[in-house]
Amino acid sequence: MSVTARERLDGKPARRESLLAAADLVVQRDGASASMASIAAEAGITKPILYRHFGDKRGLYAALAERHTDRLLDALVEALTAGGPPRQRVLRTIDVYLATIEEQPQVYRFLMQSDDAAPGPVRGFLSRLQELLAAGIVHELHLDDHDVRSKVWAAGIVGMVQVAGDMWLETGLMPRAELSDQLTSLLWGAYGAAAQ
Amino acid sequence: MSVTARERLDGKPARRESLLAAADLVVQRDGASASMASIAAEAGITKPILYRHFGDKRGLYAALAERHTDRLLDALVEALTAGGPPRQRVLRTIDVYLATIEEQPQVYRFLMQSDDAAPGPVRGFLSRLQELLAAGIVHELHLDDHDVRSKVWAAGIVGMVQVAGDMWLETGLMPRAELSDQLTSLLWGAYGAAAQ
DNA sequence: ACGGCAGTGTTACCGCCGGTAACAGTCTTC
DNA sequence: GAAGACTGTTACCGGCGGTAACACTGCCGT
Repeated sequence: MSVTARERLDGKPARRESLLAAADLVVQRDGASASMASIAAEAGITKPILYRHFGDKRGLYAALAERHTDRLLDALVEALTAGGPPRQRVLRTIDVYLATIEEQPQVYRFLMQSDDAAPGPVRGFLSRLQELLAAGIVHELHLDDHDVRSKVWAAGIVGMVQVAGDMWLETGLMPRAELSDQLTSLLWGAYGAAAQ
Repeated sequence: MSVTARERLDGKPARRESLLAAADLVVQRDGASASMASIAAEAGITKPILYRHFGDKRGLYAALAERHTDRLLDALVEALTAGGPPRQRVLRTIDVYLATIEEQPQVYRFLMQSDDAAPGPVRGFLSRLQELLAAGIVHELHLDDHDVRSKVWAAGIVGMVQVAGDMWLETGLMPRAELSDQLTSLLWGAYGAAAQ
């Protein structure tokens, strides 16, 4: 059992990384509908090798998504847990998110699209973000672990920022800083206050 | 020019309706990955007829989505514009949305998935909902037509309810009425208040 | 009565995709 | 030097979206 199924499936890490790099390139060029053959060609190999490394297309896309997801989640956690009053921390975190999707919109769209492409251990970006945020809220507000509010709030906040970010990417209505501010205000009840 | 391209593309309305009904059936059975051939088989015809009526797969899916979207948007507008204080109207609207996705989760998933499948005149469900809500906000709060807040708020609110609804559908954490209430509270600043 | 002709339907095909079987070279190991 | 693991290839499969080309049917003007 020294050679696990996982090791056999993954192959040497360096190789795997180079394949993922090629896949990344093609996905950013052709969008999320990039074909396995084109990815293999970009990597200078042929399809069966790709399949030996990642099992199937979902496996490859999941591995690809995991890299970016990890990076983005790390950045968000850092922004959220750094110092300052709550509202400032939330504002900063939203801004980090928006800055990321602004810099790499293709990557971001790919993450969203392949969100439900991984039914197994590696779940989608949104789900992971929700869980992380829910745990953070429980910790920060000293809620009970089973308080449903943490999950509702996490989902609501994630959705709010995500869809607003989508709209912003497409329309470019305003500077990023302003959107961050608006969203933070909205979360702090700006709509309710305006509507009474 | 008496026979427009649109009329030729659509064919007789009754026929079109029966095809859409068959497509609806198959999509609800096989999910959004239903093939054109299986839809044609369900309708008792063959593929080329389907293509003559809807152009391509995106056209068919867009037509299918439009029906459900229209119905749901009507229900939401009605809930939002009926009487009562603002917070009660928002609560009621969120509840109508959640009730709909609870009753027909497959339809709802289909709408979300095929949201960006229609680049032309018929846009996605989320976009239409955002626009509708933005217009409603402008009207209700007497904002300027170009006040960006209406769009940010609309996108944020739509995203908040959508993603939270997603999470709720998958986990079934709580009764619908409670989720509606929690989301309304969140929109009225519950998180900000709890975090100070 | 009959030749066009529009509409409705079919069969049979194309190219592309995800995925795989089967085979070929190479490098280590006993 | 043979056995076997590893790395790579070619050539295929079934299914998909989409289309060309052909058949049938009923109507219409002459």
